[in-house]
Amino acid sequence: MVKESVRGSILDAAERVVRERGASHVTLDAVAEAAGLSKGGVLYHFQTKEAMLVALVQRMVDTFREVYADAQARMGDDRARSLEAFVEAVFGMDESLGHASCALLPALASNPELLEPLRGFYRHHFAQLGNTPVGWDQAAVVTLALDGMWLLEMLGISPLTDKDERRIQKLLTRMATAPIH
Amino acid sequence: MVKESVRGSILDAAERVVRERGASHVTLDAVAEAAGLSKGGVLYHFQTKEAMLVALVQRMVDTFREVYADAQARMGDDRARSLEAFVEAVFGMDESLGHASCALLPALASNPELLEPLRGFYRHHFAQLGNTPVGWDQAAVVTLALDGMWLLEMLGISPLTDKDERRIQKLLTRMATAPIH
DNA sequence: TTGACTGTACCGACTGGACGGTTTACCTTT
DNA sequence: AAAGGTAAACCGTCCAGTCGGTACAGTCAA
Repeated sequence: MVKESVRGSILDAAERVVRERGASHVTLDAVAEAAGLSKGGVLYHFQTKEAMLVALVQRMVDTFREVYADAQARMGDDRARSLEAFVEAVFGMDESLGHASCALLPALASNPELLEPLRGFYRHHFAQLGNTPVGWDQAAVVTLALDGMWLLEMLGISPLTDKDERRIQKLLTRMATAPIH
Repeated sequence: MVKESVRGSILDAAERVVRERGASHVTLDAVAEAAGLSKGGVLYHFQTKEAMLVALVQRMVDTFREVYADAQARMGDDRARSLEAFVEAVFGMDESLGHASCALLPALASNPELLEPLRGFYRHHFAQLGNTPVGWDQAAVVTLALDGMWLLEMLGISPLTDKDERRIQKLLTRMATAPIH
């Protein structure tokens, strides 16, 4: 049936384990059980545990890239509005990002090098911040605020309510659109 | 002689291990070796490994609280300038915070509940954001941007140079002082 | 002052369990 | 029957925590 989504469903299971039991419980056995497989089954699809974690991080980055690209398309692919699109993308992912991003935790715990795809993304993103109509500094602050929100949520230490987030989104969108002066 | 700084030096050693070898290498043996003790010696001062990690997180939070309090004092303990003090405190810790904050990583890896002291800090901080002269939204954005910067650095995925950070500090200080409009 | 006793600090061998990875055997489909 | 996929037993390693022991400083009664 859904044939080659076995890998995907294993990754889903891994995310579930992180969320429900913490990064340190992401063992092959636990993931296998959550995926309705045996450890052997999981290792058939990913040669090593590390390969699984790599795929998890990569999928997260890819997913966000897609959402971001969609948002940019909705803005008419106007380069000047790409920061605006970035804001919309982050808030758009919200839950799914919050869920997906826990992918980082086991990777971080076992080997920080696995975050390389993410590092690449940020390098690229920050390098383009000068092309916005709001100046590099302001664009950087907008980006960092989004990251802060996202990371606090990921670490489970965010005290923000949904209403708080909506207020913040409004201000960030404004800051992504025009210089504040 | 140096009395009760043995515990402190063990925590220092733990931080060194995180920075130099990664969160997953923070084992009792590794910490003991870095501290010039045996595992038994470490466990004499901290009954369990978890207790050690708790102390590590607690010390980080306490240290930041102090730096923050100092900055506030320099602003004449003016409540209206506490956000400004917050900005200064974060940039002031910079390296030492960057170092200290890696305390979070092993805690996060082994048991997210250990981040409770940090959660408490944020709850309190965000609850006071209304008292600034710049409005809750703007104060929240400033705080989140600082968090973003700090967390990206902690995770080792920050692409920011020192010069970048100084530019950002300037803007954040401005945003912490007066409404942007 | 000396010997018995106590508390503090630390060491290092050991244990028991968890976990990553291997191997092998067992199904299904085709 | 061959290939794709899954299960389960097993192995070796790593690691937190235990435990018996050592060294040494202080206390105090005889």
